Parts: sequence; structure tokens; C-alpha cells
Amino acid sequence: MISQKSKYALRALLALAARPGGEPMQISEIAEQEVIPRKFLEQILLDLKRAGLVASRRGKAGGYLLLRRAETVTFGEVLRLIDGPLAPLPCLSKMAYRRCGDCANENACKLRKVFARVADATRDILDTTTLADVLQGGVKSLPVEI
Amino acid sequence: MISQKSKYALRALLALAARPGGEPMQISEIAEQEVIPRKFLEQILLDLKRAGLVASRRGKAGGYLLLRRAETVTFGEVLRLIDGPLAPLPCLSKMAYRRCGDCANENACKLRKVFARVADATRDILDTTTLADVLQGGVKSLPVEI
DNA sequence: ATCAAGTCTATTGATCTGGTCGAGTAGAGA
DNA sequence: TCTCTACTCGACCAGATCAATAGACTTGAT
Repeated sequence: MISQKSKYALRALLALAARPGGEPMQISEIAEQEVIPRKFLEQILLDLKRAGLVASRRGKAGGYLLLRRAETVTFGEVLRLIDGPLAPLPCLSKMAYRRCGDCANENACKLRKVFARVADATRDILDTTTLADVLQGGVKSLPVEI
Repeated sequence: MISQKSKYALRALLALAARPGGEPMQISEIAEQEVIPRKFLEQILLDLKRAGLVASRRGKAGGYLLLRRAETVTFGEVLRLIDGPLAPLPCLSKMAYRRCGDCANENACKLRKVFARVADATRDILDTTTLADVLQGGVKSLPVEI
């Protein structure tokens, strides 16, 4: 299960990406439109800002705006940022590898072999799906029938 | 990330499945061999027993044994039993469906579309991989080159 | 009867989740 | 310059979950 926080982050980013002309959108506006607790959203947007995904403008007509093009922001990147590693086992994470501790040698670990396939399948989807893909409705759903 | 408990459960089941002749294996023996805290393993085995995966024998020469054939026990089943739903969103779980609450109509939910693909890919692997597959070493790793 | 094995309930400390609160800081416009 | 509005930041919190641990109890075989 992905966290509520990640869902909020993705929805907020989608809202920003859908904004025409890159004009800033205020926290309250996002919060209201996407039904996200305002103060919680503040934290999330700060995280996204520190990661360089969005920028903020202060003052009267301030707000947040997407800093990168929607085609370049993948779901995987956002999830890793908020929830941490995608991999089902720490020893399978490319971003935050950690030894499992309990399996003596990794190459022989039976569990690892199975979950490596899961990790690859997950990455194949999440690291290739961008905000733009989703906005265009062009989310390739299940393998397209021709 | 799957829980430590699930890892222990899978390793314990693999140990039982590897037992020749279906003779019982004692908790301590499993705990020692697989390096699992003994008392924690007790709880896990009880869960597995209540789910009908294993049986136990009390008394002197007691222990646990696999109740079903290793070919019929999938990773998905064990993970669901211990960790709960595999699906990344509650509204995508077949075993424990719950509305997301925050998306008005599910069919239009952008996030849901993406994560549905992840859920399907995950299920494809975990619900078709059995204890037996893993024991034979015949875990089809990445698509086999011919 | 007794010993060794599984059964069951409760408790624990650490960490995570999903928030909330409130004071502080910085731009933009009057 | 003043002030309004919006973002910034740190602290706090209740409740849940995780990974064990403890200990008393039941059962079955010899």
C-alpha cells in the first residue's frame, strides 16, 4: 500500500501540471480542489520543493508551480521521494540498497529471486509513467488490444 | 517493502516443504536453521496453522508439517495472510476492497489507472509462484533467453 | 507421572502515519 | 513604509503497526 501522503503528493503535482501557462497555484486552492488537509499539504509541497520538483513564490499573488516539465516527472520518482524505496526487499533497492542481514549470500537467496521480478515489473511501470502521461488520459492501461 | 514477518513465514514454509517424507519439523529446528527468533516464529506458525497451510503435532516427537502440496502454495497467498492486501491502493484490492474515499468516481481516477497496472503485474508474479517453484531452483528469473 | 513439545494472551519499546498548531519570514501592492 | 497575504519551519500528538519477548498453560507420548 502506498501512503496517503504519496497520494496527496501525486494529486497535487497533477493539479500543478494541469495548470495552464505555469502560473502559480496557491496551497489553499490545491487543498480545496483536491481535498487535502491544508497544513499537511504544506509539508508535502515543501518536500517537493526541496527535491526540486516545484518552486514557490511568496507574497500576495504567490503560490506553487511545477519546476520541471510534466513529461519528466515519473511516478516512481515521487513515490521514492515520499515513501522511500519501491523495492519489496532492502537488498533489491537501487536507490537505498541495504543487506537483508538474514540471507547469507544474496545470489543464492530464494526469496530474493522472486521479489527481484516483482521489483523489476514495478519499476518498469512506475519509472516510465509520467505526470504528462496521466494528464493526457493516455495511460496505457492493460496491454492494448489491436 | 514486505514485512520481516512475511519473510520469516516464507522461509519457514520453504524449510517445511524441503523436508523429505513429510515428517514434522520442530519450531526450534526451523528457528535455528533459518535464523528466526523462536518465540516470534511460534506466532507465525500458529497463523499459518489457523489458515490451514500447516499442521502441528504435539508431544515428544511433535513439530510442524506442511499440510498442502508445495505446488499449491503461492507467495501471494502467504503474503496476503501475513501482511494483508498486496494491492497498492485499497480500491484495487480483490481480497479486501475498500473505497479510496478521496477520489469521487473510481473509473475516472487517474492514480487508480496507473496503480492498477502495478497491482496486475505484481499479482501475475506472486500468485503464480509457488513454494515448489522456488525449491526446484526453477524460479523463472527474468524472461528466459532461448 | 513427567517431560518435551506446541498454544495462547499480554506486554513492550521503537518507529511510522496522518495529521495539527503556532510563531516566523518574505514579497507585492497601497 | 506599512500591511496583508502567502509560504516556511519546528514542534507536537494520538493512534497504529512492527518485531519481538515473557510466561503461564495444554497435550501427547513414553
